[in-house]
Amino acid sequence: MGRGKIVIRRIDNSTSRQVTFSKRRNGLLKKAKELSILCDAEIGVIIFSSTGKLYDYANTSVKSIIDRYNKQKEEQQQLVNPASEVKGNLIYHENLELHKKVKLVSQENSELREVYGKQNVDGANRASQAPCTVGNGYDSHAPIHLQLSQPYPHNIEAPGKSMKLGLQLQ
Amino acid sequence: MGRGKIVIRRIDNSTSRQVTFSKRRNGLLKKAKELSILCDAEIGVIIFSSTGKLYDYANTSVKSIIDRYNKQKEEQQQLVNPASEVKGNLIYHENLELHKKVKLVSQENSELREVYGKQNVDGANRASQAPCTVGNGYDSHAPIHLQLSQPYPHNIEAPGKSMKLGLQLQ
DNA sequence: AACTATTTATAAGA
DNA sequence: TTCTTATAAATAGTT
Repeated sequence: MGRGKIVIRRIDNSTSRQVTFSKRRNGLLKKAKELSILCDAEIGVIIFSSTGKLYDYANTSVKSIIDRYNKQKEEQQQLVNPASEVKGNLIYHENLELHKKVKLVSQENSELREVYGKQNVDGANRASQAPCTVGNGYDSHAPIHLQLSQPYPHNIEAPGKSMKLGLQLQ
Repeated sequence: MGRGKIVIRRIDNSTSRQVTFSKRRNGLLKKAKELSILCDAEIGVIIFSSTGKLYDYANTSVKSIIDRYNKQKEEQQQLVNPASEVKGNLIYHENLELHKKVKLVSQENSELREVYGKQNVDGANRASQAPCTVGNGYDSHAPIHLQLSQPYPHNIEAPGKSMKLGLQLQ
């Protein structure tokens, strides 16, 4: 839509790519807004420019639509993988509730290694550097391990998955 | 862009709202695709129709763009809240690493209450219904508590925040 | 689902 | 960058 027709391929010229990005980004966000109003839809748009800058739009909030998206996907996943052997069982239902919270989780140890260099953060090599304590017994060189108050029923679901659990600082 | 000009407000007629939704949704997704190709951008679009149906587009993947969005937001958050009193301290840096993982977490107990009704999931009222065990000692009526192998240095950061920690099923 | 009269978006130029 | 405008593209109302 312009003085000439264009083909949809990456614009080589950096300047005109930037100009086109600015124009079309505005156009896309306007269209998203119109659609959400006209048709009473919840819409989110996330854009990262080629330089890494973030632009977004959501008629509600990006957080809200991401949460709704994840919820929807989890429900779809349940339909695809219904674990039919134990379907209808209370334990199965509870497992679904628990597995709604399953997410990839972070790696304290590897991040600690980045902060402290190559030292062994499993605690074996802590003498090589004075441990940092902050008066309540916390040792910044030792990883924090978690202990469950009871075993998790892993024999029902596939092992190797991680789960996200609440943990309040006190 | 059509036989007549329209004003951008919710379309009352359900049928024509649905028709417009279908047309404009296709238009929006096409525009998103074109923009991502022309300008080498990473783009994600999430749409929920008024009936709750999900439509999405991403040139990479929706998961990937959500992860990138969250990462970007976390970095912005750190810039806004630099905890300047202890800046430069090793422990401060470690806290940043840990707090990158801080997220709102889920409430096992309230969800368990939904599954099992109003019974006390703290374990006090477990006799009112036979607990479900699955052969390894897991009691589905009792919440799972977590115990840290060492105290968390909460005196540095604000209490009341929750943190997400890795937990592998074994 | 198609069809088109119009409106809207935008490519190129200033 | 912002504005202009010729033209391409999207789409509102119709069939």
